[in-house]
Amino acid sequence: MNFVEELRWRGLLHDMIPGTEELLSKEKVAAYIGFDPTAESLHIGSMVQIILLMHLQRHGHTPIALVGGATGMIGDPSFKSEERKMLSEESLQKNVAGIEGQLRKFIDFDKGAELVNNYDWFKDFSMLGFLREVGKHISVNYMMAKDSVKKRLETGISFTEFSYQLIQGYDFYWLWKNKNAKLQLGGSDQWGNIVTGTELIRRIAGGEAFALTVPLVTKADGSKFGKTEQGNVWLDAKLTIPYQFYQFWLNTSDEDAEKYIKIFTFLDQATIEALIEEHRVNPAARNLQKRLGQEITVLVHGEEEYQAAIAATAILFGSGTREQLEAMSENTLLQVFESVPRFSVDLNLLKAGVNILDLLAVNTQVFESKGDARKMIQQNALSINKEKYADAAGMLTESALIAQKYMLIQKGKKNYYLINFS
RNA sequence: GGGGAGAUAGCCAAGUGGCCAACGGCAACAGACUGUAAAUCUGUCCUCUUCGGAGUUCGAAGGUUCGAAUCCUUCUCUCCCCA
Repeated sequence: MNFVEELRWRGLLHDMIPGTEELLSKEKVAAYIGFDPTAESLHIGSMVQIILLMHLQRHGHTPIALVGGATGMIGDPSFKSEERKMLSEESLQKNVAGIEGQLRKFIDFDKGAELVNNYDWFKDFSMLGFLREVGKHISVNYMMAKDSVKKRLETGISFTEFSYQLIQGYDFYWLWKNKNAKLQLGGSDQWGNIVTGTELIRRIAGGEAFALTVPLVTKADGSKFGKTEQGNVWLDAKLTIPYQFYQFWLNTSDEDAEKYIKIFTFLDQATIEALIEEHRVNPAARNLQKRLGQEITVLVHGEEEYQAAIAATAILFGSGTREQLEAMSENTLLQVFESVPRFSVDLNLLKAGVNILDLLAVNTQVFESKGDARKMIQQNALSINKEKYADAAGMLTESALIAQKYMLIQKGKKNYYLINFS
């Protein structure tokens, strides 16, 4: 099975320039994807792009990962309804460094693969030079006709953002010329920018280049993929702890799980089909979600963190009781809850007896305010140490402690917090 | 340049002097049911609260009034028609 066939059955193929498949089947190709340094870490939306490069490498082609140190200074207007805020150069540098570090975890840059930053070839490119060498080849009419900027032509777009596709187009030209990159990959929203690049390559050098895009990952219920109540799901363990990361995948709907297991894992077709079949017979077991969570958590955070995440899951969502919590050693307890958000509170506060509302809304931020806490408690949404707690006027003392120093707070069914008294 | 319509909470949207912290819908959060799912039902949903209330809202600033989302003045912005 070749690269394109692989993408096709996995549902990772959206569009290609004619000839792309032939090119990939007859030679080993260097192909690139750009990553925007909009944050210090990539999130699971970018995971699709990373996996694409990994597939590419597995099929013997050469991946080039580009971090947009230059393009990040401009801001991609594609399908955005508003002008973007410019990032400071300082945070941009931090973001570039963060993203480069993450990419190294997934792609083996020793085997001919490259990690580049377009700032390197733009930093000494003069404005006049750019206008004469690049701008002259592409007409404004051509640039305005793109779907990706159409909306913005009505509501307003700065010259800076409008020039974005030209900058990205030049990246492609530069990599084509200097790194022999004949193909650019990207999300379907990048089609317009990529094609500006192939056009530029043809007009400047009479060369031929290709494009391949992957579909946007969607959810069956129409809401945005990759978001939870807590916000984005990041690849950085400090921003989204592995337990929450695993939980995100475990919570995917049946319909989405069938789609995601093909996109986000490297399991072969027979294995995946068997898993889907099994899941359809017994959806309640959620083996599909569990396997999906396992594969991608191991890929992103490693086996150890995955084990910790399922251990925590088993305790938190299994038939855990206060007795079981009490029976755990402090070490086990800490390991299990390593990945649960935690707060530290002075033990003396508890010794003196503390009001439940104060503890959860003032001394810690489990709830936003005392009013919020009271309402939640009245709605029966609070558990302490796996036991429902319904008294909004209640006082807590040392008797509520586990292992003499911990208290496990549960807001609703899924939100856990550990308070550490010392 | 002339004429008209409009701006209400995260979004859509009702409200034209007191009964308005503002109908309804969506989204969100919680409860029940379940599989940590979907669908359904129930509750919450400006902020704080000792749950009695208190404070700040209806594009902005002034004004009228005992009382203004609602009336008047000026300003800002959006849309439509004509030129």
